[in-house]
Amino acid sequence: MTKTDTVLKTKLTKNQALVFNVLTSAAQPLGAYAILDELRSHGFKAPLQVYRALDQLAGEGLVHKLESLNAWTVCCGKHRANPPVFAICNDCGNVTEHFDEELVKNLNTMSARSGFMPDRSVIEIHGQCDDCGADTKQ
Amino acid sequence: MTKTDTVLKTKLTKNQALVFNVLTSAAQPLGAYAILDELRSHGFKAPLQVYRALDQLAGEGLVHKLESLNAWTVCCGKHRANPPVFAICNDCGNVTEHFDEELVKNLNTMSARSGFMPDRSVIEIHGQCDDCGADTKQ
DNA sequence: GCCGTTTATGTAATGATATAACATACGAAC
DNA sequence: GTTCGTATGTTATATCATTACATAAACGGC
Repeated sequence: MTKTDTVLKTKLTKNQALVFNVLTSAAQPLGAYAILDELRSHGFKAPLQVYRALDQLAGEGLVHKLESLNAWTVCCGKHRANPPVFAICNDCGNVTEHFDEELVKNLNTMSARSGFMPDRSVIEIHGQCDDCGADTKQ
Repeated sequence: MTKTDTVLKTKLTKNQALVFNVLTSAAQPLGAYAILDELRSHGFKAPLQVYRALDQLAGEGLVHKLESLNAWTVCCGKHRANPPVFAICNDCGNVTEHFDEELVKNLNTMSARSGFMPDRSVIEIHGQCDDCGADTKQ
């Protein structure tokens, strides 16, 4: 039994598991309606079925919403309570998730300067990934 | 003649100026359709009139889109080429724009580690602003 | 000036994303 | 097995954004 199986069997409802599996199988982030289409064969008929599962999964930290793409992706599982940083390639659309402790410190320091108490951070960097950069250099 | 007037008269078209003025007068970020409603009295009838102006203004760096709110706000004008950081209060909805050189450095360092070339950064921190924090402490 | 090109604007239709409201089913606690 | 909370189903609608095409205004070359 894999770690994912354990998570699925012990914590997720049927719809949550279906949505989570679609996202896990996807090469890139998916929109809610793309997920819906994937799951029509499993009986999904309405966007709300997807949105409910996504909201719950996101609440548990298993998936993230990419706000600047209106799309959703599984969490890499490596950043614990720290805010994720996403690098989004303009060319190939690949998205990678990162985490940097220094960055978090900076955000906190900056917030403290104005008395702001951070709760949720959205950090999404658009640019060109290594692979696509190499392609254009040839 | 104020600096804003100069900008408006020398660079902006009629619709761009109307949209820019609405955003400048607003206490908080506005959605495109809220801007449209404000401008119906000036003859605006379709969302595209707003979106075209917003896209052009954003291209010139005069306004920013808040991706996690689907809303738009005027640029504070203080961050030059550096990516803006937005602090968004969950309670009062106020949004403040910041800039931190250390943060930008860290983002660049982090990007470089994976060979990623940053182009546009979306950094939006949700939390509680100083005023609202003070309110709940009383 | 006049003409052609570019840029800005107008308008209708549609696409894409997300939520409200209410009905039904299912499972655990007692 | 009844009650109650949670999950799910379903319809309708709200909200955000773009496509496609038509019209008009601005600007430069001649």
